[in-house]
Amino acid sequence: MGRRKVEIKRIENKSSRQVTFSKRRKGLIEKARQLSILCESSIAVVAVSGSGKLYDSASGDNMSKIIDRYEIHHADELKALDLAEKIRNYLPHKELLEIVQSKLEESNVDNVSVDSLISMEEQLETALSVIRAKKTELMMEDMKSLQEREKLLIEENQILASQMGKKTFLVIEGDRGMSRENGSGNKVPETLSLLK
Amino acid sequence: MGRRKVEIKRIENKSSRQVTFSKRRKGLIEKARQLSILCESSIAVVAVSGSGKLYDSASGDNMSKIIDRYEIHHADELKALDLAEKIRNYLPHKELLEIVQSKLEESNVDNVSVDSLISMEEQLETALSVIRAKKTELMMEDMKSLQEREKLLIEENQILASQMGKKTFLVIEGDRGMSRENGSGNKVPETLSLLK
DNA sequence: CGCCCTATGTATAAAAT
DNA sequence: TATTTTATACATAGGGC
Repeated sequence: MGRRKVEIKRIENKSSRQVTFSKRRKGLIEKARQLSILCESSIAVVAVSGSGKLYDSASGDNMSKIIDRYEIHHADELKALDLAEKIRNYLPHKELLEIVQSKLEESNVDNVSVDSLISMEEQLETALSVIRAKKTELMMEDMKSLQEREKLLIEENQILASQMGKKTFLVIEGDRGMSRENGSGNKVPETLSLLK
Repeated sequence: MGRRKVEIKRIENKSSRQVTFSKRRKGLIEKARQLSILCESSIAVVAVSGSGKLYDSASGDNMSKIIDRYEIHHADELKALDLAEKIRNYLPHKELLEIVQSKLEESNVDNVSVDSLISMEEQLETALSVIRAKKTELMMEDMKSLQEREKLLIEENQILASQMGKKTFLVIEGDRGMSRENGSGNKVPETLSLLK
C-alpha cells in the first residue's frame, strides 16, 4: 500500500520501524473502530511496542468488559484443574449464552421480542450473580481456613515457647501440630486460580 | 476499498452486516499480525460480534501476557491515585440511584430520556466494575499476607521444635517470632469487612 | 514524533457461486 | 455461510517538514 511492496518481516531500520509502527497502529485502531460501528460489535486492541510502550483502544464497549468477555469465554481452559468441577456446578450461564446466541442468529435480531431479550438479560444477570457470589464464597472459605491454620500455628508456637521457657525436659509433643499442615498446604493456591 | 464508498455507520442489512463483519475481522487480524511482525510488537485483538460470538487473536505474544500487561499498566494508574479518591470518583452511585428513582417516580417513566437512562446505566456499571476489581484485589492481598505469615509461623515452629529436639538450654530466642505477629494480627478482619 | 504529500499495493463492496 | 471475482476506495511506503 505504499510506494513499494513490503515483505512481512521485521523492519531492520529502527526509525522506519518506529514510523511504520505508528502509522499502522493508527490504521489498525481506525479499522477496529469502523468494524465496531459498521457491524455493531465490540473490538478491543492492545498493542505493546518493542520498547514496551502500551497502546490500546476499545470500540463498542469498554475495555474491561471486552476483556471480561474474553476471560469468561476462556474459562474452559480452567477445566484442566480439578476445581473445574466446582465451577461447572455453578455455570448454567454457558447454556444460557448458547440459547441467546442461537436465538439471535436464527432469527432476525429485530424480530426478537424485547420481552424475550429482557428475560434473557435477567437470566444472564442472575447467572453472573450466582457466579460472583460463589467466587466470593470460595475466597471466604480459603481465607477462613488460612486464618484457622494461622491460629493453630500461633498456639503451637506459644506452647513450644512456653515449654522452652519452663525448660521442659520432655519434647514428646513438640511436633504435634506440624503434621496437621501437611496435605492441606496446597489447597489455597489451587483455589486461588478462581480469582482470575 | 470496494465497488463503492461505505459510510461508517451501522449496516442495516443483517446479512451484509455479517459478511462485512467476517471480512473486516479477518482483515483486522491480518493487519495485527503484520504489525506485530514488521515492528516486533505484541498485538491482541478481541472482537465480540453483535450476536455475542467471540473472536480473538494474539500476535507476538500470547493473549494472557498481553492482557496482563494491559492490566498491570492500568493498575499502576489506579495506585497513583488515592484509592478512596478513585472510588469516590466512580461512585456517585448512591446519588445516581436516588436520581433514577426520583426521575422514575416524579415523571412518567416514558418521559425519562433513553439517553439519560443509558448514561446512568453506564455509570452504575462502571462503578460496579471498579468496586468488584478492588474487592478482588484486596482479597488477593489479604490472602497473600496470610500465606506469608503462615510460612513464617511454620518456620518458627520448626525452629522451636528443633531447638527442643536438641534439648536446648538457652531459650533466649524462644519468642523471637511471636512479637512479630502482634499488631498485624487484626489487619485481616478489618479488611474482610470490605468484601461484603 | 506527527503530519503532509503522492504513487502504488491492498483491502474490500458487490455480485456470483 | 465461506469463497472467489472484479472494480474501486483506502492505507500506507517513502520522502520532506
